[in-house]
Amino acid sequence: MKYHHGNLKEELILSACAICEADGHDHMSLRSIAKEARVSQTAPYRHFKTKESLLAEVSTRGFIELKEILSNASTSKKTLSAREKFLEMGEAYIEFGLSKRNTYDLMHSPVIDKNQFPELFDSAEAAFEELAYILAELYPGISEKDLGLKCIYHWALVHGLIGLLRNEGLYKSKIDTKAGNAMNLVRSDIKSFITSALEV
Amino acid sequence: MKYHHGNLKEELILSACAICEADGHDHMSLRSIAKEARVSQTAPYRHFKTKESLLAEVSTRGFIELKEILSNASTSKKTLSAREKFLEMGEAYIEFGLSKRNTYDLMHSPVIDKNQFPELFDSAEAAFEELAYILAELYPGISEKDLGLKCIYHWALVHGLIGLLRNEGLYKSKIDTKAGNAMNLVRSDIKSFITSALEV
DNA sequence: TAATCATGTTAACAGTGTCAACATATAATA
DNA sequence: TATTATATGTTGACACTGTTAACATGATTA
Repeated sequence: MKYHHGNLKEELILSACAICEADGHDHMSLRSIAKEARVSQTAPYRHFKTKESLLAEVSTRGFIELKEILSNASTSKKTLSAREKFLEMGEAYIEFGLSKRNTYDLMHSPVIDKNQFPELFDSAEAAFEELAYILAELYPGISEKDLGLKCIYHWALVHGLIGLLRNEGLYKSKIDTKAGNAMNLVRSDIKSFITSALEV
Repeated sequence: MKYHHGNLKEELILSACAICEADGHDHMSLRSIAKEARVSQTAPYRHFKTKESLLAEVSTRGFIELKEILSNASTSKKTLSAREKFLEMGEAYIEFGLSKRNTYDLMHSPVIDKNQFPELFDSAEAAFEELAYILAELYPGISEKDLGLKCIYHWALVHGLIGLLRNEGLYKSKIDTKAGNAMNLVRSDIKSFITSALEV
């Protein structure tokens, strides 16, 4: 058993990512991931100044993964029209938010002061720009101002929709029963839901 | 100094509401609010089974307040058209999400299992229904199914917009500079932003 | 070889949610 | 009214948390 681990930082991050996604970031303790790496309780402090900075790293990786997912969704199938690419991207975004639920939470959680972690800031921005690229393609010649407005509009819509779909149980009974289970309708055909936003 | 407090439960709740809004729900400790009420550390356990159940109460009150705000926005001025009432309501919702920031967070936080607290469930649903009422008035004769879809659409939009506006700093630089500070544009005229969603 | 520095450990502090056992005030009952 | 039950408090303790200080070890460099 050697004294130095060799790859501790990366192992801690991966462990943190796994626990955050499995149990939620508020159930992740530094001590537990230290134990998981068979290392003393304070060893993580040689690599992360605070718990928050480790969470920032986890969050950053989440945004990097999200950016890649969005990028792939709009570039993998080259025969698609701009409109179809946009829909693929929206669907991919929502799929990410629903499947990587707890990580998505962390990424939007106020526990991390994003201005304090430039990498996190940049990774989030990079993901946001993927949307801008496809919208610019979809609306050729659009002004910068209108592009910005459209970005916000569509981003808000999918981001908000994830929040609602995740809290499905919360809004299910009255409204949803009355409305013929509208939430399930949306979920089963996300593209047509997003499509309606294009008419704006 | 009497042994029994007399109004401890209510005082704990109010204290919890204040701390949750001031510092965020993850910085609220049972012990600190007990101390604030000049009562022993375990006294809250005579009124709340767990910390989570106290947070559920705080969240419930948030939804009740939100419902009242939405209700007032659409009924206080009787001369308004349905469309104008809808816009008032949207603006009021966003105002709530931005000013009661931390409480709004708690209300949408996954730390509370909403299915476990029926009051919370009901209060959230009641707020949601305010939106349904005004949309039903705005689109007379609309089918239940389409009403449900419209509810989800508009709710998702404002909910998502709050998330983006709150993380303003996060998306500001690149996109927002390029786009002539689109985020500020939206913020300064929320009604016209929401209005565009009515065209759908 | 000697010194420096990154990376690990141990011990300790103050804080947390929660439980069990005990104390007292109020309400219900005989 | 006297007594008992119940609601509501307290004390003490447990296991856990993030974090710091002081120390140990191994690798890198002068």
